[in-house]
Amino acid sequence: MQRILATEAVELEEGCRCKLGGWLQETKNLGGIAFLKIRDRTGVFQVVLSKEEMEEDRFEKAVNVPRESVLIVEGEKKSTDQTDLGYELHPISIKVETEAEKPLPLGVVDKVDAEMGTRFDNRFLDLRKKEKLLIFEIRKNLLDGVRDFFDQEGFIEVYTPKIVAAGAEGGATLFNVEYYGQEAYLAQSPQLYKQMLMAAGFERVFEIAPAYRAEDFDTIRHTSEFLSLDFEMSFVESSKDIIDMTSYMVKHALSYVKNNCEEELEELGVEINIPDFPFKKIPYRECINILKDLGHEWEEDPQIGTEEEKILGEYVEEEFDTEFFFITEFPTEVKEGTFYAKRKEYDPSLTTYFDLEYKGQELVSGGQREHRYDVLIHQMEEIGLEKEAFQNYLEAFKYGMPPHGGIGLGFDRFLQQMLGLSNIREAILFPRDTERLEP
RNA sequence: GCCCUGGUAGUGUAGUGGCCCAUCAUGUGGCCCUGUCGAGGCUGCGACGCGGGUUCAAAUCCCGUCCGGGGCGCCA
Repeated sequence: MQRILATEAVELEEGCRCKLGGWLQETKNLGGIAFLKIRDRTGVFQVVLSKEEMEEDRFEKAVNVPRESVLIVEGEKKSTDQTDLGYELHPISIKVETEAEKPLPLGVVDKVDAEMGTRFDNRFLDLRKKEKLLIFEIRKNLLDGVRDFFDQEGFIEVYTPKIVAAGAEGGATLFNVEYYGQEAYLAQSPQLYKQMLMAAGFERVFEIAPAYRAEDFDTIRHTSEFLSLDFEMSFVESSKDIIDMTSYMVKHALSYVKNNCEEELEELGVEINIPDFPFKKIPYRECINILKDLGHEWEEDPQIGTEEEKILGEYVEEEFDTEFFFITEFPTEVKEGTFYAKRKEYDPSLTTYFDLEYKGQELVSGGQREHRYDVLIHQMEEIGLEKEAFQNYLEAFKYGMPPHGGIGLGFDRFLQQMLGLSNIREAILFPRDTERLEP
């Protein structure tokens, strides 16, 4: 007989014989009668053990199986209004597939919470909790929503190397890799490759792949390995084209999740607000002025840091009733390391670069790239970058490069903000940070 | 890298120099209980991160170290 899921058994007729399997969540032993609560991916079903219906030694054996053991139960389905799923199983056979050791390093349905360290040390057990599964079901849908959007817009999905010879952005630290005796790094961004694909004439590409940053981050919004969502598009007239595309993408992805995950969102108690198009845009220098008007003070030069982001996020939410806004026209000096950023024609002290803020936190960074070879070289020289390290990349600008631009979005952070998760690690199965390399 | 905070049974905690061979809950073992779903009742088990130091006396104070959590820088 084929094993079916807890929710599938709901559809079966009364008295029907069926086979279900799962993890023994808990046993309620009342003496003459006992109940096994068994959990699978879809829900928790109940098996009734009664001394009236079975021999004492079988009863004792079943009742003494440790929590979280895997059981396969064959039995008759009987309707009852005393369980959530509306039925229970009267067993004909109970097979203990694997017995769980005692004690559990982490209780799956314990009445006491565990700390994050304990939970992530025993992540496979932690993930047995229903709400954890929900997060990753929603994550899957968010990915689907993004891909659905890019499909409609004629983007092709690409995958660029994660073992690379040079870094993309100044500042971010690289992980070293020994590559057949050569010095190599884990990619911190697909940036340079996306641009080369613009030179290749692909015109619209997107990539969803891990990125690695060896920074000494220890915050609730950083991990050393994260999923980066990037797109790049050619023949843009200005950064507005990229801002619009980003806005549509975010809006589409959120709507997709909202429409496809109603139950999951409700179980998690999350409501997704779909932003109106166009998103609010505030130039960087205006942000500074707004902060000043709000009475914010800086010890040194005015800049937008974590605290400022939060204040601006609250301000925009109150004034314009939206969780999203772009900070546009990043000053050239702020984007100093981003040598490939295109500057405003009318004011070279400003770039075409922008950030998208979601609930007071940076989600996206992007802009129009400088596509003219000589200007790009000039901008590299300004910050003292060695051209030699980027020779391969620079070649792509010599033989016909269209005007182009794109963005990078922190996918895990997107999910974190969307669901209001307290820590980005909750949005990742096995997060990597400055201390954690296992599991 | 800097700052703050913490490390006590499997898990989560109480305990600020002697009332502590350490509290409570959860878990776990045993017994009782025929409709539980935070079941209930009785009873047992189980811990001071590591290394130094101060003191008559250290879970408690000091130093070092390792490991968590949070903030900042930075960033997605």
